[in-house]
Amino acid sequence: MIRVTLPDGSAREVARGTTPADIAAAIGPGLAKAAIAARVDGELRDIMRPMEADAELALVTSRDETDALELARHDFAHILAEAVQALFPGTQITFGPSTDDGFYYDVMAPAKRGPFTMDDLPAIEEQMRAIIRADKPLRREVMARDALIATWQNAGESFKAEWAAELPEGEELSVYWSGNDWMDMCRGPHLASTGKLDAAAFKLTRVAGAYWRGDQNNPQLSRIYGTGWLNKKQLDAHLLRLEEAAKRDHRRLGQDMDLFHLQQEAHGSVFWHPNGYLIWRELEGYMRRAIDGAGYKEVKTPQVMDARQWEQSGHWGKYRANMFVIPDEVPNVDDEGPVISGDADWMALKPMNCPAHVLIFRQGIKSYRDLPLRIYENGCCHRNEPHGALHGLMRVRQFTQDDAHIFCREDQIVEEVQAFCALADRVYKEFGFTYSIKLALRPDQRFGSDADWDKAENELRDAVVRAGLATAEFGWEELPGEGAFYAPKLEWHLTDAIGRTWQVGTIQSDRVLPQRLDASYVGEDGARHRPVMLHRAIFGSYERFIGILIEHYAGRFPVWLAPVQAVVATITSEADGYAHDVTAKLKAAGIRVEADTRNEKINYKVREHSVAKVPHLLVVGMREAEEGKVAIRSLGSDGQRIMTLDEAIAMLSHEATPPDLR
RNA sequence: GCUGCUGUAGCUCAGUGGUAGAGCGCGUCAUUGGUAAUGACGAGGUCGGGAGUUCAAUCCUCCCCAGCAGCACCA
Repeated sequence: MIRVTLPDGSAREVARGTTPADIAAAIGPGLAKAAIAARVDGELRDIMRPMEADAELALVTSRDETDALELARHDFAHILAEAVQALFPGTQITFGPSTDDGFYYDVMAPAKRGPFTMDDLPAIEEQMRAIIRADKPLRREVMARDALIATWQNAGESFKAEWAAELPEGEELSVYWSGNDWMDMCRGPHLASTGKLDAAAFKLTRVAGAYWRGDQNNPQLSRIYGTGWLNKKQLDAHLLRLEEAAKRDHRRLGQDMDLFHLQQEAHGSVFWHPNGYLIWRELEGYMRRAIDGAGYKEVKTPQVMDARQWEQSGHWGKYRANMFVIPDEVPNVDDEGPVISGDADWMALKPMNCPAHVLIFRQGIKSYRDLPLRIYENGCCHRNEPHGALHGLMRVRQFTQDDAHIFCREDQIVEEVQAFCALADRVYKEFGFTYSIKLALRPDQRFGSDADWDKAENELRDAVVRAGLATAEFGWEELPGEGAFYAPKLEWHLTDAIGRTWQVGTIQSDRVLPQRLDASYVGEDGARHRPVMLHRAIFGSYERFIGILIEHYAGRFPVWLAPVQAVVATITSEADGYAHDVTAKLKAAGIRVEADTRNEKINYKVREHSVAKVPHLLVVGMREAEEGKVAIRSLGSDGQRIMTLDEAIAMLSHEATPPDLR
């Protein structure tokens, strides 16, 4: 007999080999029906898996949504693989986990067939539904490793065989049978049968290439993605959320609102239109005030530097493939012969600002009294990114960072990092973001000694602990292997208005570059010392941050950032004169305002400026003209407010004031 | 860079082996209207680029470029 303790503290003596399903049935028929899995000593298990020892048991039902979704998605993934193999014999399976909103499975299509495409998805979905309707039992079986490898080899499943062969020798591995005709190697757990899934609660969404084991050098598989839920209602709600997110897409809004465009002649670089650049200018002004107030000095450094400079910094060796290089010579102007000789010295567009800032630091002799020296630049950088990586404003080839480097003594690091935490906190809150902070630790390939890495990681950790931000509430987490090659990184991950996260801000504590570029200062003792260099950014890049803001606000910018803050719209042409007076007065008060005196009905104007997301529409007809008033209709509300022109100016001026100046 | 898909008017898209169409937008005219689309008329495209097949290519084939979805990458 074994002793099973239930969550309410009660205990039962049952025979060894009893399943959680048996216990659920013993408790009551309702629970027996509702239970889909079990937590045995905290571990999620199959409901049909016999219990072998004393344990704490909690039965899992669909009301335990996190567990239930995880189980359902994992099962959907298996059923997807089974369906693909049923429809396309010769397909090899590899593996398929659950994801945040569903599942995927990586498969290798039969050689003669070629990769799967979207056109294959409807048939696969139908086959999956058939498997669910068949209510096939999902049965766990333990196999010896060698027997399993042989099974995979006999079945022509070379990927599975490779995987199994790398698991520890002699280990017993679990497989799951779907009915008696399909099997996959899996740690589990699974639902008791395929019929426990809702056949209407999933949808295959796309198919794409993915490398076997995530390695570019390996064969590329077909990854079939699906979204999976507990019922159709949840699925529909999810699909609706996707639609809503698509409506916020910064690429679509950027076009609709005439903010910027991209075109193939300069792919990966942004053409900012007047409306978009107004947002940029506001952000630039905001950031300048912030860094001026925090004791930074702004600089501007060269766009092109000699390749030798990049060799010395280490970037030439490691990142040359992503740098734009330029021959330092006059192009051939003869009609014959190549434009470039090929034996000129190389220069490169700067991919980052750090070395240039070190060169500024190195001018003259620095004393410990000069530290911390905080050098800021709106630094325009170019990186030749892999073409498949480019994405709207989010990943571009030319971008401008709000980049600064703080040169300081070792004993100033924690204080500087803490001050940066405070600055970043203020900025993100003023834009309405919440955030979490993560610490990215040393990567496998890195410069610098382990002792320096220990120090650097501890300093960053310390600073966040002292700032009181290293708590679960702030999403504190350490990410092994994610740091840069020269320094660990603190990363700020913003959460936007619809719950998505974006990594933007960072601060990195670097002892490598000051050494490679020979930066030093004279200490109190009269000797030369190496400063530590803190690399830091809050927006990350203006391009990407504006892209995030567009999606965060869904294009409805707060007034201070809105390209057009107000439109004065006339009802009849008789009010044109008054409308121009109002517009002039608002302009004089610093409001970005336009007059709309076109020969259109007011309905048309209201609709057009609402669609354009103008925060305030000032409607004027003869009534307003005679009384010296305006009727204000604000974006997002249906009603109008009648007020005097002076009141309107006061209100708009207040709203148009950046948050740091209020 | 890899896999798949896509590229037709300013935008969103339809369409065909015999050199093209809609809606919105744009222009002109009429209309002067009170809070999410007034009506009529009109202009606008060598169908991403190049080569090939064909009597004939926007449509078929090949190459290139860009975009999209993922993967890989992201100092």
